Amino acid sequence: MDRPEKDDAERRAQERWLEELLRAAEDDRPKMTDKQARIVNAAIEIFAEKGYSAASTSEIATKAGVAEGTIFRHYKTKKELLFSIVSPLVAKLVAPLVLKDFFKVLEAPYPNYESFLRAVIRNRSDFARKHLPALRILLQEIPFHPELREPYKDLVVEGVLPRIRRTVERFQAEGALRADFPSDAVIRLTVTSAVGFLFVRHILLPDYPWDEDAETERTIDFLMHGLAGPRE
Amino acid sequence: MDRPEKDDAERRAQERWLEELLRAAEDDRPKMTDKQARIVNAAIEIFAEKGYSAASTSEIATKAGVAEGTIFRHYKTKKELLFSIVSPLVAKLVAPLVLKDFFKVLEAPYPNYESFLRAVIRNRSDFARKHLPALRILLQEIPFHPELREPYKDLVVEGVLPRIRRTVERFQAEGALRADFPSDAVIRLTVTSAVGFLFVRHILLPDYPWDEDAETERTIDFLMHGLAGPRE
Amino acid sequence: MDRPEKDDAERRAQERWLEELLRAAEDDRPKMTDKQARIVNAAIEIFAEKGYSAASTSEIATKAGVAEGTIFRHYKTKKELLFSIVSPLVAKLVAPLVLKDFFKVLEAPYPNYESFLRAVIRNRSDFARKHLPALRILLQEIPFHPELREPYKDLVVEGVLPRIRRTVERFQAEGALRADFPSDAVIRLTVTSAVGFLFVRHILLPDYPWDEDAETERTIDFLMHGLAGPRE
Amino acid sequence: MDRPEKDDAERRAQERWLEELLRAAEDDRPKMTDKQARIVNAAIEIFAEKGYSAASTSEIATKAGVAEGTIFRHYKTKKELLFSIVSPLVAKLVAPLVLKDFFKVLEAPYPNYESFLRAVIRNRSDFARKHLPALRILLQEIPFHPELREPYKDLVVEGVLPRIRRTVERFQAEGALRADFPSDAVIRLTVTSAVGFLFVRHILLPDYPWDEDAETERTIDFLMHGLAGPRE
DNA sequence: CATGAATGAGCCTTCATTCAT
DNA sequence: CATGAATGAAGGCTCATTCAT
Repeated sequence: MDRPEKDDAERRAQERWLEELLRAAEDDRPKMTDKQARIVNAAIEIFAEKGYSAASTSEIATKAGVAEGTIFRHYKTKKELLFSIVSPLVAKLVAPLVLKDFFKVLEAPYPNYESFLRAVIRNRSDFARKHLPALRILLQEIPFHPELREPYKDLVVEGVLPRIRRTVERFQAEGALRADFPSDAVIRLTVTSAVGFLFVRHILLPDYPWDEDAETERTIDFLMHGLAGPRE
Repeated sequence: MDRPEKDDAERRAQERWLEELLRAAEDDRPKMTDKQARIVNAAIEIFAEKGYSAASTSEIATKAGVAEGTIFRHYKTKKELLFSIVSPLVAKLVAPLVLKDFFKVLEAPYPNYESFLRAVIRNRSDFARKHLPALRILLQEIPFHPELREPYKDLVVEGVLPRIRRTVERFQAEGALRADFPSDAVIRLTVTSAVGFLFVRHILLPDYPWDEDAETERTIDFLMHGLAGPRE
Repeated sequence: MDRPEKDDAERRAQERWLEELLRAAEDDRPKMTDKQARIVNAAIEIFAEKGYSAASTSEIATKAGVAEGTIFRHYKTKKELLFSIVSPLVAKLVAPLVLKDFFKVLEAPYPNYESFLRAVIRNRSDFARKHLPALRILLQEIPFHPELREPYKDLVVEGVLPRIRRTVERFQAEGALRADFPSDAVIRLTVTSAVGFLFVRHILLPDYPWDEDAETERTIDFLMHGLAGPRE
Repeated sequence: MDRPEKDDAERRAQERWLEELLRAAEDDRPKMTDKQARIVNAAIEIFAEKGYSAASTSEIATKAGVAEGTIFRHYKTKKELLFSIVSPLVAKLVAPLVLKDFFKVLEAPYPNYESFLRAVIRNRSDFARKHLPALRILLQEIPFHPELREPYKDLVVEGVLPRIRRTVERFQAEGALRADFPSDAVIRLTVTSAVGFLFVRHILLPDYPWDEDAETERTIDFLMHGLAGPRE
């Protein structure tokens, strides 16, 4: 892992720029009244704790300190309340993938798959920390609500994936990534390792005494060695 | 990764022995009446499709072609029905970890972390294929039913983990695994990669045209390179 | 309460004869198989404990150590099981009242309302002791099952009551009972005191350390003084 | 039972005062919405008619003209609905017994067990008339719901009974009540006669053409003669 | 806007009863 | 005769949703 100091500086700049970019793609909640905010927070807590189906609007109302009717003044149905929590999250998760500039960093002059990973993992970790309970809900409910996936499916399959595939293949051609794996396998292993880290870090064992930076670096190092090119 | 032919033969023998061992740890369902089997199957289907809470016993009864009361003759509550599907699965998942012989393979003369991984991944993949729908349910419901985790928690944390940790550290000392990672990180990366593969393969994209053996080998190869020692 | 010795002897003979008469009116249970008997006993216990409606045939079957179906082989319905316990009891309770000889004792030459009371109270107390749990059930269920009362209503109102009324009026005319009360009031007070005693003795406070004979005598003494004639 | 006119006047005054006292101990139902009142009335009717266990909430709802859910908005469970009817009644029945002033009347200068009885019987008769259906339910259900008795048991056994016993014994010592009966027997006979009267009057034969005042007087007269002292 | 009483469909569960073995 | 699995109607209760205030 020897890299000249100068490049390092540039890399770091690039990483910062990408993280900025990702952060910018997330706009904050639209304005809500105080009551509405309390409803949403109560809903997040209770959906996360017992699951959407097992949560009752009356319990949410009680925890939010509002009347049951008030919930339905803001959200036509219980499902709409769920979606108001979870859809913007899906949107934000997908958002960076459709940004014009997102993959530009990968087209920069040096081999920087690593920088890219670092930026993405850090940003998603911040993201997870910030939206943890809602992410849990998303994770739980996405299998049961195709409406949450549907709008993004084509976008990802036809828009994002091919672009990633092409980028990976360029790295492989350049010798930065091993060429004996199909690009899909490289993507799978990358995503699995990164998401796996985030899942273990934030969902499975959030209370383990993580040294976050070190663990992030290890994950990247592991990935880079596992995928190091060329190997014929 | 050049290995002499002779060792290879022995490795394969060892792998087959371990797979055998794992398979043996799974005993089959106890005998049920025809009706009971139909109830369980219907329940698996519907729990998997809409989640435990959102599934109704009347729907299960209809799909099973029995009267609703019949369900409750066999299972005192809806929850007991869920557990009858899911607890044996948890048991079977944990079973190999407590087998005396399970880690013995790792104490054999040559560096065989790889063989161990291959045996385990293959076996778990077979397992996933066989119990797919029930595994989906398990995955969905385990966060909401501490009763499912509780009996195994101490066993894993105090019994299994230390043993794995020790084994990994021995590999590190022998130079078979990189020594610059804490053993916990090695374990995390291994498990994440393996489980991540199985999750993508069976749950996330079961319909992708997988070349299972090739992909298993790639996952192992990726892992072994990512974790190759020493690097002290 | 001074009475000549000779009369006393005769009174006692009379009382014994009446008690004999009353006892004879009670024939024992018809023959049952062992299982049937166990069912009936279990039913008595459970009906008494939780009431007919709240008792379940499955609980009865369990307690009786038979299959649920077995109950319905002997009794077409749950209600029939109840009635098999309770109707013969009503019949036995009413039986003495329709005996030709029952009131004959009252037509004997001396004032012997008292002897009559003593015989009846003693006999009913024995009866209560013997059939206590079933009596509890009867008491609880009779308001909800007109079928239990119906067959005896006319008999009592038209057959028994007038006869008692006539007898009481004869005692009043003879000066043995006070004449300033209508006969119905005398009957009410008599029955109330006697039944009240039996109720308190056996149902309300069965565990109080009763001196049964003394208390019986007190009840009779109280009644005789309260109703002593003439006073008009 | 000749008593001077003057004393009579005072006695009547005293009786009226006691009746007033008893009536005061009964506070009225707390305010309810119209719907709630209809639910309670329907419940009283149906519980009385078929017993608590055999009554169904859906039937109650129909008779009350409300949705079934409405019942459970006001009463968490069916049992709570029963208790809302029956517990205040038990409380009111016991209330006079714990009034400081209740037994004071018995300590007045003349022999007035009789006045006391008259006041109590009249008051309880009014009470019975007013709460008849609920009393029927109470009578039916009290054996099956220890929770109804429990709170009052110690109060009565340790607080009320000894006081009554002492009073009765004073009357016996003074020659107003017969001294050849244990005080417990005097109490039992008194209570049995009074309660027996009320039971026959209101529950068993409510449709008999009662001359209530006359019958009350007869009961008292009967009691006073049956218990007249001293008989050493 | 907010409320919360009211709704009634639907849930899990119990139960008396039937019937093939 | 006895069994006990199976039934399905009915029970108590919960819940998302509506609407008059």
